[in-house]
Amino acid sequence: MSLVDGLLADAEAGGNRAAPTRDRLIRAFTRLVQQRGYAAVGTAEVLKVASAPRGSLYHHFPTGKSGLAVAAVEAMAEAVTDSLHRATTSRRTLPGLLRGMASARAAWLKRKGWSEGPLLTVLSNEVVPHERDIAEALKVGSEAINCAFTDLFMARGFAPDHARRNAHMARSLLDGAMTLSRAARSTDALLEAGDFLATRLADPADRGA
Amino acid sequence: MSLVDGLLADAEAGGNRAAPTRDRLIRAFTRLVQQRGYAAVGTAEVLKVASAPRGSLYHHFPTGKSGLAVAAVEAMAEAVTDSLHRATTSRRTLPGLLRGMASARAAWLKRKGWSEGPLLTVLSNEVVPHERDIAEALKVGSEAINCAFTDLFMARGFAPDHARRNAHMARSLLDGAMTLSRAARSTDALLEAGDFLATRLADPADRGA
DNA sequence: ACATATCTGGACTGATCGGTCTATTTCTGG
DNA sequence: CCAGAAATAGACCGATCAGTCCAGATATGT
Repeated sequence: MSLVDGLLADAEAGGNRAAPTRDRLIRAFTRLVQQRGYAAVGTAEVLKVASAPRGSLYHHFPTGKSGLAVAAVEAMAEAVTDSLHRATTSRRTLPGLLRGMASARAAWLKRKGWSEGPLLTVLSNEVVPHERDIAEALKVGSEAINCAFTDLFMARGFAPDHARRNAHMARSLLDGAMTLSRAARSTDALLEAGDFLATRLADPADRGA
Repeated sequence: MSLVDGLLADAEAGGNRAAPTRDRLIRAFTRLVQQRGYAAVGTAEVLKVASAPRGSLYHHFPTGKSGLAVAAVEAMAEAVTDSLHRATTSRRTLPGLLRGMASARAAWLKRKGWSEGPLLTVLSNEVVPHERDIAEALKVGSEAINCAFTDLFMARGFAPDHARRNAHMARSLLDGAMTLSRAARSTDALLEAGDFLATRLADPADRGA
């Protein structure tokens, strides 16, 4: 189960020599930023982890670090929406899916020793006004994920308005619970959130418009 | 209304010359970190905003930047718990309080042009494993806020277990909604969260153990 | 085989980083 | 009024930052 963040960030960035340089750079950057944040990650370290020379970075991403960030955000947003679409077309029930998302995130955090957060969340909390490109990529990516989440609720019988609202609540709750889980270094917040989502937000008796 | 983050971060760090240097440093640091994140804020800029010389920083905070971060987290946690205690002893209803928190945060974000996030959230998303002091301060501060939030629910008639769970959900939801609001540069997520909290989480008919 | 475009490799640069150090000024108790 | 502590002031340091530049290697089309 890899709902969200796992996909890209989990591939061993350094080891996957077969992947093209551009992808290795995105993977390495994603993982490092998830661990330490945008500003704290130096290009030298990304290069080292990705086993790429400096020239390659500025060849594939002429705008440098910020261009790499934009590409990473786009790749992550696509991975997340793909995963949500797969969930939508699956046979699993909504409560089961939501609980699964929460526990998958909890397992992921624990496995990483609480040292990584979700890329979009991490970047959203340190994006500066003058980094327009990254801010815009975050906005677009975040909206795409919101839509995919809303589709999931609608496919499970929720009326459009209600689906959108509940999807936003689910996103906010999962996201906030991850931050709190990281701070507390405990999966409690996430597991409670999963429980809440499954029993209170996805309640089949409450789908009305 | 200054529930959370506002208190310290709102005082004009540069202008408040009467405040002692140590406080000016904490205020300037808090505001800058909320805007750009820990790693992106240089000591030189903090010094400039606080109108303090370099020597003063290392006099008041011998461990430097990280010591300043610890002090800022502690100050913020105290401001937040104080505010929650005041809410607890007020006469306002729980739904009213929760909706007020959400809309106060929304107004704050909007006023800042979506350029600042909550200190603890920002730091939680970029704290590194080897910055133990900051991670520990975040853990302690976050737990204190959780307790204050739980007290609020208990004082409004919720059974302890239920109060704790709902308090955690409220925290997660508010926190996540702030991050999403920042990414989307829209108060929608927060206002919807306020609505949800008031009508679904604080429902007086649902206080049971 | 050759010419052209794509990509890799890495030395180099000016700016800025957090932190150290010492001199001076300001506060405070006797 | 003075001695010692507390706080301020800023020059200075090695390390590291993102980004530039170009030479060389590799792939591609003909």
